[in-house]
Amino acid sequence: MNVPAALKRISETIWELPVSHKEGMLVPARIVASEKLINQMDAGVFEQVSNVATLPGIQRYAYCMPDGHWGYGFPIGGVAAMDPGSGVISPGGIGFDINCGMRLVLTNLTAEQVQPKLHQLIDRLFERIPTGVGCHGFIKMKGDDFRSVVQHGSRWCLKNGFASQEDLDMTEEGGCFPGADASHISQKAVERGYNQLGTLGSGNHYCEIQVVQPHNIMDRELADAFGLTTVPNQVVIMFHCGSRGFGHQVATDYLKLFLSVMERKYGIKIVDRELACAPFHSPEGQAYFSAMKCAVNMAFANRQVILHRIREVFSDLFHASPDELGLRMVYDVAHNTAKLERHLVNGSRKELLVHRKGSTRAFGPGLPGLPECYQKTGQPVIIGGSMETGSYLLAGMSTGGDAWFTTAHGSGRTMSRHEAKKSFRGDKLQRDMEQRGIYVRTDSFGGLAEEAGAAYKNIDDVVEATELAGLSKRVARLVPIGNIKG
DNA sequence: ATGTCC
Repeated sequence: MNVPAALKRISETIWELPVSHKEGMLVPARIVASEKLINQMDAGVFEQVSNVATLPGIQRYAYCMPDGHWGYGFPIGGVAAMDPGSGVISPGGIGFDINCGMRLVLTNLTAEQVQPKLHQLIDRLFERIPTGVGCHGFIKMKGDDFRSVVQHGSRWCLKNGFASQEDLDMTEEGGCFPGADASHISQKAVERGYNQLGTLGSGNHYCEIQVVQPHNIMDRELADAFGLTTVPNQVVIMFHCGSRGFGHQVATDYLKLFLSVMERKYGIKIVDRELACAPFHSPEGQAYFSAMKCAVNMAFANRQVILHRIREVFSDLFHASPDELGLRMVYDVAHNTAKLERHLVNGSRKELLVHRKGSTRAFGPGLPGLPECYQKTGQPVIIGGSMETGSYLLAGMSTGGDAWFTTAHGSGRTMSRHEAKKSFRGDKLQRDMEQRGIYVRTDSFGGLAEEAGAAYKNIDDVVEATELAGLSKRVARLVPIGNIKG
């Protein structure tokens, strides 16, 4: 297999590359995976997670989650916490799609009630939620309005009739990272972003109608607490999208800036230029941190406006108000961010800059920052599988501290987009899926082929590995019946 | 992921 000889098995699901594995490693690199998943792991993951372990200020371990695969600089699935005093911030540790994330919404409808209207429902969602590369939203705004959006995130939505206070409460950080200053974003970023609010985008972004089947509930108590057991075969809505062209431009702008100052001004040498970074406390590092927060807030607002449209569609089709239909949020999680959080390091509580790139915060019970209703359960963690094979709702565990209370974010690709496109045909996939009870609408058949279930790891294996590693507990498996994708 | 190359 591709597994390096230096890889040591620490436990059933923890593997480690020691600091002796590569020159310059400051901490060991750890990979969360079962034996099956470690053997399937993209060889680039071992290389990249070891590279991350060389970054200034990194604490304890460089991590990669079981859904990991090769990415820009850091692996997708990467986790790295830096000492904010001596460490760096790296856009490659956050990703181009800043605050790409997942939102899960309840209904009180049963699959039996939705099934007769499923085609209509998916068609209307496809009509009302713009999808595809370069798609534009329906909210007309000027650059200054957009600057307010990126500074206030979901709070802008609350003020403008697209959100309820409960929606904000059920969003990580209340739907707004404080300290987002629009003076740190370029005009070009504003121009790319201002007409993209309320849009799904392309790639692996989608909105899915799913069913909670009784035999797929793994933890009844947590499923009750998360609202998944209101009716049998309850229908829920899961969607996945981020900060669109805006976040991409923010990442591009600052990667370029960091490459120009990193070595010349700060004397930082890195093993891969894709790990471009700046000292966290430098003017450049702080400017990027603030601009990144703008993109985080844009993505929260984007998902909030999409939720508003989803409520309109359901309300029209089922002739009842969103409240009557029980269209309430379970939670909204970010999986491409860097955040200042307090964690235990060698017995004392310390503030750290936690990079999560294709990995999800998974706070265990009682951790500060969770809404009151999830204090006892731990944080709901939304894991999007492939559109064919299903998704999961998990809960953060109290044993997740070693990985800074972080878990996986999805299935993880086993096949590159290019490879998948060569192996599958989108139109045939659409027909096959419909025969299996999943009605899918798409902007692009090529894009659909890239998202074929066979191009991804087995989601059951991924979530089982996170549970065995003590990071996140399975609550329920969610089965798709309809999907719109970009 | 992305006005899939300024």
